[in-house]
Amino acid sequence: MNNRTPAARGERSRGRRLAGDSRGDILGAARALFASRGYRGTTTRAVAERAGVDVALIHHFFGTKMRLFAESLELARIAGRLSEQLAAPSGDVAEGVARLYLETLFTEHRDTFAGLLRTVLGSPDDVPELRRIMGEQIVGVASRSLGGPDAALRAELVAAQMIGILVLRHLVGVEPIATTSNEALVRYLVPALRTYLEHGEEA
Amino acid sequence: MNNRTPAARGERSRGRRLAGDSRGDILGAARALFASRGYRGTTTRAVAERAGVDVALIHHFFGTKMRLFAESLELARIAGRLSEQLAAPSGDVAEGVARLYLETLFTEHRDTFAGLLRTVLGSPDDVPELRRIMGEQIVGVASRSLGGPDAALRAELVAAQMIGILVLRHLVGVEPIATTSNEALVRYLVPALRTYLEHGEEA
DNA sequence: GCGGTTATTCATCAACTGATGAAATAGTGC
DNA sequence: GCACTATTTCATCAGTTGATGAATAACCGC
Repeated sequence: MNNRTPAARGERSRGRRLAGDSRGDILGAARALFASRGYRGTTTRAVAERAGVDVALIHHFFGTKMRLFAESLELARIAGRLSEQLAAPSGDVAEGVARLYLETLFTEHRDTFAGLLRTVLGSPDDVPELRRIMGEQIVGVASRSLGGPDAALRAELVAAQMIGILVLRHLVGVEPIATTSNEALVRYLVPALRTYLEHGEEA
Repeated sequence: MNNRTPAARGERSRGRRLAGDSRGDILGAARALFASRGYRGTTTRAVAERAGVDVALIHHFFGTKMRLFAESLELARIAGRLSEQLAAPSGDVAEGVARLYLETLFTEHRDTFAGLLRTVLGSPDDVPELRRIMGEQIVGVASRSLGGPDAALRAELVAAQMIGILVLRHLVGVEPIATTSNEALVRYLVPALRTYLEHGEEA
C-alpha cells in the first residue's frame, strides 16, 4: 500500500508539486501582509503560511526578506501607470489630481502604498532608500504637472493632503471619512487643491 | 584596597545609586526611540542603553513594554493643552487651526505624535485601542471647532492635510517641505483650509 | 527511462526579544 | 547603628525570527 508516490497519496511531502504558482502565491501573500502590518510586522513565516508553502521556499525564490519586499512593491508598474495618466491633458487639473490619487493610487495600488508607508514610518533604519523612492514616486506625481513659484512645495502640500487621506481613510480607518464616497471627497477636495495648484498663476 | 564600596571605586555595580532620575531618563529615552522607530522597532534594550540603565529596571518601573509606551505618550498633558488653545476665541479660524498643529502639536509634542503614528501604522494589531485614541485626540481637535453640514468629514479633511504634512515634513523628511518655515506654510495653508472650514456657511 | 535541473520540505542555527527572580547596594526611619 | 524599603544589576529563560544546507520529489531534454 506504499508503492504510490507521496503526492498521489495526498500527503504533504517534499519535492516538486504539480502546476502551482508558488512564486506568485508568495508575492501575493507578501503584498497583503506588508500592506496591513508593515515590513517589521510581517514575518516570513506568516507569508509562507498564507501562501501555503514552507518558509524555506521564500528564501529559495527571493533570497532575503528585503528583496521579497522590494519585489512585492511593483513600483515599475505603478510608475508606468502614472506617467500614462499624467500625459493625457485633462480639463480641471485639481479634479484630475484628486481622482488620480483616489481612483488609481488608493484603490488599484493601495497595498503597495500602504506597505510603503507602513514600512517607511515603521522601520526607517532598515530601508534608507525607500525615502527617496517615496519622494520621487509619490510626491513627484503631482510635481510634474505643476509650474509657477514654489512648485515643489505646492506639489508636496497636495501630496500631503492626499497622503493624510490615505492614512485616515484606509490605514487607520477613522469614520466618517473611511466610508465616504470618492465623489463626495472630490467635491470637497477640488476647491482646496485648487488653492495650491493655481497659486502660481496670480502674479 | 578593596575595602571601599563599589560605588566609591567608580565601578558599575548593583544597588541604589545616588540622586539620579532613572525613571525619568527611561521615559525620555523611550519617547525619543518610539518617535523615531515606532513601537515594534524599539527594543527595551535600546531604551535601557540610551537611558544608561539595565533592562530589568524598565520592567521594575513599568512592568511591560506596552505600559512604558502608554506612559511615554503623556496624552493627558496634550489634551489639556489643546482644549486650552481651542477655548480662546481666535480671529481667523483657519489660521488658528494651522498654527495649532504646526506650532504646538508638531513641535512641542512631535515625539508623541510621531510615536503614535509610527506605532498605529507599523503594528496595528498590537495596539487596537490606539486607533480610537487617535481618532478622538488628533481628529477631534479640529472637529470641535466646527459646525455646518458634514462637519466631521470636513474636520477630518483638515486633519488629513495636517497629518500628511507631519508625515512628509517630519517623519519622512522630504524636501523642500521639511525645511520650509511655518510662516510660509501657513500662507499656503490658510486658503486651502478655509475651503473646508467655511463650506458649511454658504447655504 | 535516464540525468540533470528545479521546486519543495525538514531540521536546525544563531541572534534577538520581552520578561523574571534573585542578589546586592544605598538611602530612610527610628 | 539597625531594620526596612526602594533602586539597581546579573544571570537566565522561553519564544520568535531570518536564514541555511541537506534531503526528496517532480518535471524536462534526450
